Parts: sequence; structure tokens; C-alpha cells
Amino acid sequence: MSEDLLTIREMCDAYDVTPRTLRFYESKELLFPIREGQKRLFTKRDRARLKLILRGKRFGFSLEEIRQLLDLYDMGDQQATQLRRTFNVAQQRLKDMEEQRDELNEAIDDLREQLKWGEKIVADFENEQKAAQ
Amino acid sequence: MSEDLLTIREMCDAYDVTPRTLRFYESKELLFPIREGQKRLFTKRDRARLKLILRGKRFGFSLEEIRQLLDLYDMGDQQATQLRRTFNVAQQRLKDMEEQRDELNEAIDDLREQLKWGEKIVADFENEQKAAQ
DNA sequence: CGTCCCTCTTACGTTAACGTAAAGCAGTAC
DNA sequence: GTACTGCTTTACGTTAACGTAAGAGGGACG
Repeated sequence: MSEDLLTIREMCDAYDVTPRTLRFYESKELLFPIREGQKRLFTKRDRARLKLILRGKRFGFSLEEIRQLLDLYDMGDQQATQLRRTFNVAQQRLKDMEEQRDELNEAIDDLREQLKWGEKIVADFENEQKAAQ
Repeated sequence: MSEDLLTIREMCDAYDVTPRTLRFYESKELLFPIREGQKRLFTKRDRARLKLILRGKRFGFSLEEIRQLLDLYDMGDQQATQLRRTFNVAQQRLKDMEEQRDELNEAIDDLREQLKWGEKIVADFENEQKAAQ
């Protein structure tokens, strides 16, 4: 309880990010550390938000999308409507990700097919060279 | 045979790219259209290369990687070593793509899990919101 | 007192793959 | 002749998420 506030370095060590990243997130209004003189001190709230930010990034949300989602939480007056909107955004993201995965799978299959031929060509060629000796 | 050469617009229409893109590819030495006065005329070779470029992009190769592959291809089948190197690059790319797909699948599973608990996630959000304040 | 060490602000740099605007020539239609 | 189209070159702009360097303030240590 005594250490409720973290310095920028402690935050970096705790969440494996750089100082630049934290300052950048602050500039983008994703975090709101308090000040002690010039120095930033990150609160429990900042830590919770950073966790959500990093999770959001794993899901492929952009920082701007994440900010909007965090803002929605914070506003929280018409909870139901806004949570539904949050929900929809997340579902859309899921769809996008699945689409992306499907495209990737197609490309993988195609490339595999190419490599099947490629291997044959390379092998043929190497055999020819052997034979030519 | 009479229409062996395409203008830039014909190329654009045929392959669904912009003039800027074709000029850009030329500047990056991916294409080598001939000139009739000032105007570019794209040969059969350019069309073949463009097809490979677009396919390469689908596979997630960067333009620079594509250029190197095309160069190796052009150098001819002089040396099996080069074919082998081309082959290896492609195989590496396949590995990368499969890795990327796996990560994507993990994220998809995670996100799906979050969404699955419809009511629960709402509670989570509200809790995190509290914490975030 | 000097020298680290951490932090701060400011602000330009990075990367890929083009987009877009400005200004001009060439040929063709009217 | 002039308007219109299509092509050209040159060159700055765009986007995301920070990286990185410069210069300075302040506290702690020895």
C-alpha cells in the first residue's frame, strides 16, 4: 500500500516497455500519470489501463481504437449501450482477424504448392549437374 | 501479336494497379518498360514480372525481397546455388507465415474466449473500469 | 564539490508503399 | 486554335508507433 505509485522505470520494468512508450501513451491520452515536481508517477489506474492497452495490442487493436474503448469505459453513463458498442467493436475485430487468418492460410497453401514444384526443379537441376560430371 | 505492348493505363486496367504503382515499381527496378518517346510501353516480360510481384505481395514478401528473387530468377539457371538460395528464402517466408498464423490463431482464441463470456466480460470491464479510476 | 544517475522536454528520424499535387508536353477532337 | 485527354517528371505528404539525440534540472553519493 505504501508503494501505490510507480516511477517510470518501475513501470518499464514491470510491463516491459520503454520510457518513450509510456510518455507516448500519455501524449495520446491513454495514460494519466500524476506529477511529483517534474517526475511522473503512475497510479493503480494507469497500471490497469496499461494492461488493457497491451492486451488490446495483442488483439491487433490500434492505439486509437484502444483509446476510444478506454474512453467508453470511463464515460460509462449509459452503460448498456456503450458496452454493446464495445462488444460490437470487439466482434468486428474478431471477424477481421479471422478473415486475415483465412487469407494467410490461402497464401500459405499457395506458397506450399509453389515450393513443391520448386523443390522438384532444384532437385532436377542438381541431378543434371551431377550427371554432367 | 500486334498488341504485344501495353500502355500504362492498359496495364492498370489489366492488373488493377495505379500508374503511380507501376512507375514506383520501375523506379525500384522491378519493372523495365521500354519507351516510345516519353511514354512507357510494358512488354510481355513486364507483365510476367508484375504477376510475380503481385503474387509475392500476396505471400507477404516485401518489394525488396521480391526484387532479389526476380533478380536471381533472371540471372538464369547458371547455378544451382542460386536456385537453392531462392528456395531457402521462400521456405523461410513460409515458416514466418505459419508462425504469424499461429500467433493470430492464439489471439483469435483469446478474443473468442473473452467474447464467449458475454455477461462475464461486462463485469470484467466494469471491474477494470473501477480499478482504472 | 564533482560526478553519476534518473528524469524531463523538444523535436527530428524511421519504415513501406505508394498518394497526391503541380506543371508541362503530345496528340486528337471539334 | 483551343479544349480535352493522357502521359510525363519532380517532389513533398501520409500513417503508426515509437526511436533517438540534444540539452538541462535535480538529487544522492563519496
